[in-house]
Amino acid sequence: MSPEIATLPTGSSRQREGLNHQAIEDYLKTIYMLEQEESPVSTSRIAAARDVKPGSATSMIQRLAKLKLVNYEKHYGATLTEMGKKIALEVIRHHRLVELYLIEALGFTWDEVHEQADLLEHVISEKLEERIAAALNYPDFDPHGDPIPARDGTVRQVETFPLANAEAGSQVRIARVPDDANSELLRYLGELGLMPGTTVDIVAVAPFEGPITIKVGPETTVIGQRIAEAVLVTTG
Amino acid sequence: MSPEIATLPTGSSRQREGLNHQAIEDYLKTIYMLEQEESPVSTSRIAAARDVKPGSATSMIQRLAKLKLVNYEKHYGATLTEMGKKIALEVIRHHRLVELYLIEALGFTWDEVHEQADLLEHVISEKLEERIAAALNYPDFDPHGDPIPARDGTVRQVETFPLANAEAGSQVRIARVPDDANSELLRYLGELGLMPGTTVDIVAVAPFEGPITIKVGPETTVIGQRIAEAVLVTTG
DNA sequence: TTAGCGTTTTAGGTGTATCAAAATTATCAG
DNA sequence: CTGATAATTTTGATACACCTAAAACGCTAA
Repeated sequence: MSPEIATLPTGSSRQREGLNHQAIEDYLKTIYMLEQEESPVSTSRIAAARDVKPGSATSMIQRLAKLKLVNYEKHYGATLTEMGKKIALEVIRHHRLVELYLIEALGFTWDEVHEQADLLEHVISEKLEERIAAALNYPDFDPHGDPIPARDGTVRQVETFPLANAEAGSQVRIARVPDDANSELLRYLGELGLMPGTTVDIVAVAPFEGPITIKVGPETTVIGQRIAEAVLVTTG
Repeated sequence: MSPEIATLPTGSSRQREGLNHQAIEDYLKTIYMLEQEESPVSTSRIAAARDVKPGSATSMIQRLAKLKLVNYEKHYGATLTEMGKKIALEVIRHHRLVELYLIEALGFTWDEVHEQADLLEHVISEKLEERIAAALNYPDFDPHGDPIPARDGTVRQVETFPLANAEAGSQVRIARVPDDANSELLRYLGELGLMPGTTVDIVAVAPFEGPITIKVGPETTVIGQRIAEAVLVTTG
């Protein structure tokens, strides 16, 4: 009954008629994310990311394979097909546009938007997506610094590295912070002023993965390793 | 696994954790609407409204009864319990706020919003609801003239009657138009200027349920019975 | 070459739907 | 008022999507 999902040219009518493709979209999104780190993606990585048991992941992967949304080889792993990637990127686009919209238009803070966006991303029509994008003046990045995939599936990739790897004496610009982090962390980063676009001076880097001393504007702060790993920066 | 739905004081965490209570919410909303016309609500009316087979409606009603969301007597009908009504009104509140928001904030037209709102209504958190309501300055009515239930469950009822019943020579004000109508009808009404708040002079009423001649501003139009039945008005 | 571990399969549970048959209630003609 | 017939409602069997638990399988590395 659902094979049409794989044959839709635009993906535009996927959610019509109460069809519930949430699970499929969530898996595709997960696989896309995991492929960025390592491809192909194993059953257990998917299961861990989605917080389900491996058996559930296996059967969903098989379903996705039947729908031609992933390429799948037993005991090896899965990769998205073009169609699967297209849907994943559409969902991610929705997610990031919504996050930005909630902040810009509705006064949310950046630690509040992730969960709500996870729900909304599946029920945004093409038209609503367009209106939101227009209201935001067609943004390229979401509030966490994550690129918003374009309609045509292109994603602006920015060369980044963890703040933890920055060299003492250098200057870096915050590029991305984790968007699915617990709100605590994001609020903390916000207090420190560590949001995408901010320029930071690396004052000192303690050896053996010790804390890093940075200067943000006039303020000097020391941050721990875990945070320094999570925050991605670019040179300059 | 779901009985908590019946014990939540506010209903606020219903949609957390990917719990999908869409179907339940849709049935409750449907039953609420149908109860406005006639209570109790029969299986077949629910089935027809939700476009499912009577058997499906029966089993869902039984489930809702077990959850204490409806009172149910076999072969007789169903009515919402307090808890069921509360959830129904919350969903309706979401729906109508979203419809208005899509029009006011995102440039939708009133014939485009119903379907999108049907999807969004289930995934609006309390916080988002509040922000949307605030952005709209806590409105009382949606663009179709339907009252937006207050947080506490109160609904402003307006005394209305079908335009079809208006007397020739009288003056009426449009109160409500169908929000789930096909878009055609709404666009047509929009062209005629027949939107909530508009004052209309009843010029002539043809007998035997014939067409009605009305004056909207400077324009005189003749509308058919079907439309005149669907548009609700108030005196003056 | 086999032990261990990740993966797949199998069996079973819940939510939501269908269909067909059985049960119940409503209606109407005599 | 009664019984035949019609309409509605409920039940029971099935199906599919998603999940878990546990058993079976197969890859790989010591």
